[in-house]
This record gives sequence, C-alpha cells and structure tokens, in this order.
Amino acid sequence: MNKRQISALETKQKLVESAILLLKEKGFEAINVEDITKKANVAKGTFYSYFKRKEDIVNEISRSPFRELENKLKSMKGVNFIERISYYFKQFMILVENFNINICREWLKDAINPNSTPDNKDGKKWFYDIETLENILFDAIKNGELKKETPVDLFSNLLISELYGMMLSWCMSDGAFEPLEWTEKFCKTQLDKIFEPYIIKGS
Amino acid sequence: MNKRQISALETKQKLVESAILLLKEKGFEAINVEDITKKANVAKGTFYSYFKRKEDIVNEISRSPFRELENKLKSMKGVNFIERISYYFKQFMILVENFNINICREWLKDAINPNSTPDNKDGKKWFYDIETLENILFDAIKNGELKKETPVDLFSNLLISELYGMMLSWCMSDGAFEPLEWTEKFCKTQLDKIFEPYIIKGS
Amino acid sequence: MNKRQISALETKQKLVESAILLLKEKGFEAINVEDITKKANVAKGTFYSYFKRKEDIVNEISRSPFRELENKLKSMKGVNFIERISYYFKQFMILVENFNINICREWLKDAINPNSTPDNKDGKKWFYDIETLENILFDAIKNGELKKETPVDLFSNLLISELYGMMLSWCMSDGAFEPLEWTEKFCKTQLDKIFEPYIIKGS
Amino acid sequence: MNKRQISALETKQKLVESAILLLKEKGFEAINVEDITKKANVAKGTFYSYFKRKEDIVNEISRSPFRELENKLKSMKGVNFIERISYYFKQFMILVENFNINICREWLKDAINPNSTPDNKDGKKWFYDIETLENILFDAIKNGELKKETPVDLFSNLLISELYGMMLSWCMSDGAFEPLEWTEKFCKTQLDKIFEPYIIKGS
DNA sequence: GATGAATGAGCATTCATTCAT
DNA sequence: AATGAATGAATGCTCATTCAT
Repeated sequence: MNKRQISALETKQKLVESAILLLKEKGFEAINVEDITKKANVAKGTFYSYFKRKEDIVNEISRSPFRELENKLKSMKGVNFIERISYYFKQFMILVENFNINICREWLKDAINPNSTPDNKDGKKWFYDIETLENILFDAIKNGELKKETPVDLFSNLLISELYGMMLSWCMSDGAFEPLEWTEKFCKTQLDKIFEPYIIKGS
Repeated sequence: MNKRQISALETKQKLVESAILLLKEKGFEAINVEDITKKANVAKGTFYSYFKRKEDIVNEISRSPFRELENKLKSMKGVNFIERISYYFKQFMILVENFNINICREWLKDAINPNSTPDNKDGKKWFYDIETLENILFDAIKNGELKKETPVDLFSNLLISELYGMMLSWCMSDGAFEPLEWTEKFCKTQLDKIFEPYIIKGS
Repeated sequence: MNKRQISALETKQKLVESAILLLKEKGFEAINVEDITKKANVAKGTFYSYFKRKEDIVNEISRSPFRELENKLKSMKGVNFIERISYYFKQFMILVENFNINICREWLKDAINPNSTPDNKDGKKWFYDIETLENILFDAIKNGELKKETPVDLFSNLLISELYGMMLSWCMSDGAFEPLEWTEKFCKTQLDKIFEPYIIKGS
Repeated sequence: MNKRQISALETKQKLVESAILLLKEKGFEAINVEDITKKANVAKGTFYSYFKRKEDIVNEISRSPFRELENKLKSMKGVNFIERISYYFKQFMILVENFNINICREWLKDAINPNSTPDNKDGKKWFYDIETLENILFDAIKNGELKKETPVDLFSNLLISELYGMMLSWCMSDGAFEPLEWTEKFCKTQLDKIFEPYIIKGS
C-alpha cells in the first residue's frame, strides 16, 4: 500500500469514526452527511468517495465488527455447537452494548422495514446474522451433533428473533437492563432445551 | 351533542378512516397530511383542527381499538387471570393482524424510539399495553390468585416484550406466519409455567 | 372568484412575470427556482403550489400567448387557408421577437431533445404548433380549398420545420436579422408554390 | 515523434473514442468525465491533460472529421462550385448520420447557445462550416464561375441554415427520415436555382 | 505524463405547520 | 369549524476541476 492509499484509508476511517460518534449521540435520522464530514474535517463530497449513499456508512459500521466475529466462529468449527451459539450470542450482545443503544435502534428499524430495494440488498444486517447461525447449524449436522432433518432455517430464524427481541426490549426500556446478562441466562437455560429433539446423543 | 359537535366528530372519523387506509397501504413515512385530508375530502388545515401533529393521528388509530379491549378486560375481573391474559394476547394479535403489517411497523418504530417530545408523552402505545397487563396482575393479587410478592412490573414487561417480539418477528419475516397462532400456542404452553412460582394453589 | 382565489391568481402571475424577466435575461439553465420566487417576493415553496416542476413554468409562459393565437385562428375558419397560415406565421414570429431570443433558445432546445418522459408529454411546445397547422389544413380540406388527398401530416411538419429553422437561424446569428421580415417574404413567395399541386382551383 | 508523444497521442485517441461511444449512447449531459476516463482505462485527471474543459472533447469530436472534408474540398479547387457544394453537403450529412443523432443534438445546442465563454472562442462548429462554404464561393468567384458581386456572406449563411435546419428537423422527428436523401434532393433541385442570378454563363 | 483523492458549490423538491379569511 | 395559500427549513447527491504525489 502506497502513501496515497494509506491516506485514503485514514480518511475513510475518520469518516467512520465521526459517524459512530454522531450516531451514538443522535441517531441516523438526526444527522446529515455534512455533520459527518464536518466532524471528520473533510469536504462533503469526500463522503461520496467512500460511500455511495448516506445509509451505506451505517452498514459499514454495523457489519465490520460482526465480520470479525464471523471469522472467529469459523475458526471454532471443532467446538460443540451449543457452545458456539452461546459464544456468538454473548459476543453479539457485547458488541450491541458497546455500540450503544442508538445504533441498536437503527438495526431494529432496518429489520422492521420491508425488504429494501433490489440494489440495496446487502443493507440488512440481520440477513447476515441469520447466515452466521445457519452456518453453525450446518456444521453441527456435518459433525454429527445434530440430526440431518434438523430444520436449520426455522431454528436460525427463531434464534435471531430471540436476539432481536432482546434488543427490542432493551431499546423499549431505554437501556434499563443488561442484555448480556439476559443472553447468558438464556443460553445456559434454554439453548439445549430448544435443540433437544434434534441432538444426537453420545456425539 | 349538538349538530356542530356531531359533524365535527364525523369529520374526525373520516380523517381517521382515511389515515388507516393509507397507513395500511403505504406506511406512515410514505404518506403526508395532504394525502389524508384529500382522501377524507376536507381541507389540509382541517387536519390540524383535530390533531396537533401529523403523528398524533397514529396514536389515535393505535389506541382507540385497544381501549375497547381494555374495557372488556375490566368487565372480566372475576375471570381467572391466565384466561384474562390469554384473552388479551389473542385479541391483541387479532387487532394486529387486522390492522395489517404496516401499522404494526409504526408501533414498533414508536416503541423503539427514545421517549418522544415532551409534549407528546402520551404517544407510546406500549406504555398503555403494560398498564393493561399490570392491572390484570394486580387484580389477580387482589383476588388471591397470585402471591402478594409477585413482581408485577417485571412480568408485565416480560410479557409485553413477548408480544412485541412476536410483532417484530412478524415484520422481519414480512408477514410470513400467523402471529395469532403463535400467540395461542404461547398462551397455552408457556403462560402457566411463567407464573407458576407465584400462583396460589387451590384458589 | 372570491378574494383568496384572486390573490392566488395574482401570486401565480407574479411568478410568471418574474420568470419571464429572468428567462429573457439569462435563460432557463442559468436561473433557479429561488431566483424566481425571490424576484416575485414569495417563498420558495410557493412556486410549487403553482408549478409541479421548475420546467413547468416555461411551458406556461410559452403556451399561453400561443393559445390566444390558436383561438384567433379558430375564429378565422372562413378565411382562405394560405392567408390563415400566413397570419399564423407572422403572429408566431411577432411573439418570438417579443419574447426575446433566450426564450426562443429554450423552445429550440426542447424541440431538439428526444421525446420527454411520459408524464411530461405536454412539455413540447412544437407538438401544439404542429396541431395548429394541421387544424388549418383540415379546415381547408373541409372547405374545398385543398384536395382530400393532401398529406396534412407531411405539410404540417414541413412548415413547422420552416418556422423552427428560421428560429434556429435567428439564434445562430444571435439575433442579427428580423425573423418577421423573412417570414413575410417566405409566406408571400413560397406558401402557394408549396401547396400548388393540392389546391382546388376556382374554390 | 518520440515514444512519449506517441503514447500521449494514443491516450488522447482512446479518450476521444470512448467519448464518441458514450455520446452516441447517452448524449453529453448524461455522461460525465469519469465515464469517459473509465471507458478509456485512464485516470480521471488524465482527461484534463488533454482537454481544458469537459465540453472541449465534443469540439474535438465535432471538428476533426470535418477537417478532413475541408482538406478534400481544397483539393477540388478545379471542380465546378455547385458540385463542390453538393459534395460538401452530402459528405456533411454522411458524417451527421454516422455520428448519430445524439451528437447531432449537441451540435445544434452548441449552435443555439450565445457565444460561449471568451476562452472558448473556437468552440462553435458552425463557424467553421460557414468558413468552408465561403472558401468554396470565393474560389468560384476567382475561377470566374460566380460574379464578383455575389453576396458570399449571405449565401454561406443561407446554406448553413439549410443544413442545420435539416439537422433540426431530423432531431425533432427523432430520426424519422434520412437527412442524406433530403440533402441530395435539395442539392439537385435547389442549388442552381439559388445561385442562378450570380452564375456567369458559359464558364 | 499520469494519477485519483479531495473539493465544495450548486439545487430541486417536499411537507408539516400556520394563519388570515 | 373549515379553508387552502403561504411558508421556509432542511438535505442528499453530483461532478467538473484541482493538485500533490
């Protein structure tokens, strides 16, 4: 990477960081592109060198930390699937808590909205969240932990609904509890019960 | 009520009905005040004789049908609280399904948002939903069905989270399942388990 | 018409007049909606109470004086068609000269552009110009001045091309000659020759 | 020419060719500098090594093929001027048709516009077109084909108006006829009549 | 000569809300 | 109560052009 590419990366980083700060403070609707660029000390147009649309920066912000998590999960292929899901859920909630409630609200709004325009398909964070879970379950089937007839699709949706439901409660209560705690409790007490009929014993 | 008052009520009703139709079809963001007044065959300004802000009409729409439900529940004071809750949940979901998914999305967005403007305190539909549940539980304590130490607040929140979580799943799946069915199942299989430790046997 | 309607009409008139002044001075591309509203002493949004799009005001400006001309022509149904066309051409060019060269440039640009979007069909001034000529020719056929087999369509297009060609020359020369003069000469010396084969003698 | 100069020429050529393709497809307004450079596989900035402004490339495109035609005409000094003009008109229209209607529209728009920016004096394609015709007529006077008092200026303008009028009709009809055909007909039937009073018989 | 990151002016349009009638 | 004309803030996005490397 030459100097210019580094400097470009830095500019993008500045934009992302400014956007995170503003997003945490005010939420997506309440800020405009100029707010972001001003905070990043670049010109308005520069924003559009890095993001095609205003909303794209939220995707960037929302996705990249979770991509790391996805990678980490991939490296855990040998691990028992209940543990992997528990790990995912906990890490997910740690990220949620770190990101702060306003960004969480954006994710929820995005999830609530009807499926976006065709050229914006990769907007939905939760599509990727479901994918991550599906992968864990498929691995579990391959590894002989779960029966082949396990309804992967159904379970992925169910668990994601659980996650997002928890986020919804969090936002509704305006951050009154620790979602991480609830999540840990849920994982410990519910996860195995949910999968029970499909678990291959003695594996 | 004199003629003028009746005619005013009719105008308001026309506005509400027009708004429901449009809301079902397009959602709140996609319609404007003029759309509503045009459909209701009144002038734009007339809207502001009945609603202080555009969003107030959504509150009106969201609240009035549930008020009936609240009244009905009040008349069921003698009934077993599990049945009352079940009844509430089912009727709630019937209303949700009738209102259609777009209005449901508005309720969720409203629930997600941080407490609205100071002069709009009565906006949040779900505040009232919680209240309704709290009342049922308090009655149950009075009636000797539930122990005095029952954490009413916690349970109300929990159950409302369940309801709203179901609505969220419904919207995320873009209406792929019947929330009413799920609700009935939930009531039948879960409700008594949840309250079990606080139920006074033999009551 | 009540007071409010009159005042509304006045506002529209102010907008039109301001637009004409600016158009004459700078041309359409060089002015923006705010220029127009400022000159008319109204708010920017007021423009959109009267015109759906910025370009619509040009249509209004371009069409209304020609509508008068069309009406006048309708009242000349008994008159010999060569005279009617001559009259039309001359009046047309008088309007062109009065309007000034910059507005003329807009008409030409509009004519050059490929057929506009479907919801903008009535934009093209020259569609109406052709129609006017067609009507004159159809009348001439009805009146027995022209043979039934006269290719109305072809002639209308031809004559309009002549008119617009003249306007083009005028703009290219930056107003170096009097289009009205040329037009009169053209009408006197060419018109009858063009129609000669289709004229019913002795009519 | 050294390697560098050759490579530079090639780059320019790539830019011109890309621009022609895009212009044909979409027209000047609908494309931007980046479209051109991307198609030419060079960086955006490179464009400005060869053209001072975006519009300059249209001049380049418009002028160079006609320069060849001018040269060819110069080599025809001995030929009868009616034939030379006919030849010019036909070749002109062949180029017009080849270039396609969108580029033709640009020429017209350019011709319509008032004299461009001061530092863009050489922009107007039609200035050169008139010059070409003037040269033919001056040659004809020198050759004793036309009288000395022939109003060269007037005729040049007249004929160019004819050419551009034809182009205008073509664009207005959205390419509904063959301008070349019309031109040939015009040359055959009209040219000699137009010059008749100034032709020196027996030449 | 080539690059491509950065610039920042420029603008149409929407729409909730007000208020004089 | 009803009207509807007027308001004006608010904003995403494009793109020709520059210039440091």
